[in-house]
Amino acid sequence: MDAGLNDAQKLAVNTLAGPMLVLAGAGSGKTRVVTFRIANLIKHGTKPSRILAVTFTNKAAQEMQHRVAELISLKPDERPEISTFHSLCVRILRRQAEVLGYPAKFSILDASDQSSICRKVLREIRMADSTLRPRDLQYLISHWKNRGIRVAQAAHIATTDKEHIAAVGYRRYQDELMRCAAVDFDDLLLLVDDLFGTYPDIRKQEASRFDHLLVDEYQDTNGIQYNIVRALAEGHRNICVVGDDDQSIYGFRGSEVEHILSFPRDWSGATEIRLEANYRSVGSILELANTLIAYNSNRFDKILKAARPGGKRPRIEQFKDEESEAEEVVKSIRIQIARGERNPREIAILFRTNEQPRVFEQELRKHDIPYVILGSKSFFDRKEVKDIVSYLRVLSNPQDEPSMRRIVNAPPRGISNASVMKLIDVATEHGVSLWEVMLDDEALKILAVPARDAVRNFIELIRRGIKLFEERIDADRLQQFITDCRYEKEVARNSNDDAEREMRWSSVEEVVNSVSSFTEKRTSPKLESFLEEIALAASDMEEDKDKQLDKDAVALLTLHASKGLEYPVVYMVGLEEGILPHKRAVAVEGEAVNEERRLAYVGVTRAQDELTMSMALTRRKWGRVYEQIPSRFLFEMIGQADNPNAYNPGKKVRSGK
DNA sequence: CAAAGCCGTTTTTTT
DNA sequence: AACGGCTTTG
Repeated sequence: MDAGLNDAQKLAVNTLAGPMLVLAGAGSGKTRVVTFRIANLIKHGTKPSRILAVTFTNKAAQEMQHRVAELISLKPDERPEISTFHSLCVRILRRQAEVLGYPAKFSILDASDQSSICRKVLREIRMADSTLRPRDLQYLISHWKNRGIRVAQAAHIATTDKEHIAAVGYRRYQDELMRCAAVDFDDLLLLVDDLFGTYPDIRKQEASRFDHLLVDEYQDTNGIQYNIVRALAEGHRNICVVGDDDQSIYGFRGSEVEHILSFPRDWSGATEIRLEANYRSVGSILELANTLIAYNSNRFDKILKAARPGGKRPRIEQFKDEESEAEEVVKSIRIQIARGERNPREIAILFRTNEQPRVFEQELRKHDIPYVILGSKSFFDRKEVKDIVSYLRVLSNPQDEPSMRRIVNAPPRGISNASVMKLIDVATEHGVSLWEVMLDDEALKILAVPARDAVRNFIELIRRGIKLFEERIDADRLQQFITDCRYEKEVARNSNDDAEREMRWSSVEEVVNSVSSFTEKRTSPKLESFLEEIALAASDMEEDKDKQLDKDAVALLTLHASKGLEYPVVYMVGLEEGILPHKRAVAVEGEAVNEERRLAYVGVTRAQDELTMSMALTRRKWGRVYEQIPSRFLFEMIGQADNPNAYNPGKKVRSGK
């Protein structure tokens, strides 16, 4: 089972009982170790279904599923449970919905729904001269939730005026969610934490489903996830966490490196294993990475050793503006492809923010180089897609007000925004949903007669839809419903010409396609599970994304999205102060900049053979030109910056033992 | 009630 | 520069 593994890896794969911390450096074969370990557990008699492996992304979960299945043959009904924190929690919530007193059908809100609720909340509690913006409120609520701060505690914690108003807003926000029978992303975890805290039997019941727990990317756990992990594992103590403190890059959503750093204290007698051999990058690239990360102090002191010493020296390039940066990078890519040295799929362009890929995209398109933008949710950002999904969400849960508002008059059917607002006011006042007010003939009297009739017709439309999807969802039914809605009118209304109309209509067709691929996967395709999949795995729904990857294309992705991936040739672009490190991180200094450094580290360690880092001396933003200076990380990497840790590595650095 | 036009905001990263 | 919300106009 452990053929081809090094000693540290063998130990990680073969020590099967008790708590274990695997500190897996970048490119150390972590995924292999994890999958071998799962396979090994099964081989030694653990029933697959008694193993729970938790990952952070759906992609990672799928990959793990796949690779375990390659290692060991499994009966279809006897598979280890490998899922993300969020789908794990949704499953727990569905099982325990009764206890929670939650409606069986709740909507999972996305970020834009959240911001529209925040906007509404702020309008209602608008205080004189408050500078709190909807986005601030949304951010603060999420910030609190990620740190386990509930409504009641928020008021105590608040210190500034803004925070006090936000605490009031938080309460109203939760009321709104209740009224809409909805939860947001953070709630999924928070509710499970509540559930375990309030009902110890349920915690035991859920924990007893498994004998082994594995957590991947443990450095990214936030406080709530940490609680959940503990709650599930404290009985059997067979907990294996795998991670790299140097790759902790999700501080903004509450992840704390502390969790992985304190694992040996949290779980006494934990086996600690370090995987420091790097099989991914050549020595020259790894040297840069090691030099860079040594500037961080709060970390396990480990140094990656290259299994492939030597290698081409990484390049650092300066360009006059972001356009020539894109031109030159693409030119260099073009040459390598033209010479047959590289296939497009071997090349990746990494960037910090989502506005950066624009120029590169244009340039790649200009030269007919195939490319994929990974991790962008653009498909679900398209208006048509959002509309159709909103219709489906309303059919599943008519209380879902954000979705209802989106589609109630798309296409125009005589229910004006003013009318909707009137109804929402009534609904809010009585603490009921918009849908319930619509159903109330008495309440409808505040509307003019034509609007009243329009609402009644709309109700009939929704009722027909609910009936249609009651039993299952499939492409035919969706098509039928779209026709019933006369959605083609909406598409036509938003299009200036035939070409645009066809473009927009093809988005609608893509939703239908994704439904049909969903029905193929499931034995009983329920509308609710379809919506759940969309909410939790938005990016996976794009079947064509995998297809495009197969299609052999240059990958464009953010540094965050690049974690866990590797490419022979990597271009890291926009290495400028203000971008990487991002200016908002620089503004607060300290740990925020350290996190940016880890982000740069993640980028560098994605490269297998060749790495090019580039920057632009000027950059245009909102139509204005700004001077840029090279990122401090560039200076650090090439040894042109003072490194307090380099001279005295033992001082603040924790040794793992 | 619907369409057109104006104003103000936005951009850090994501499940 | 681009989008969404709000106001005005038809």
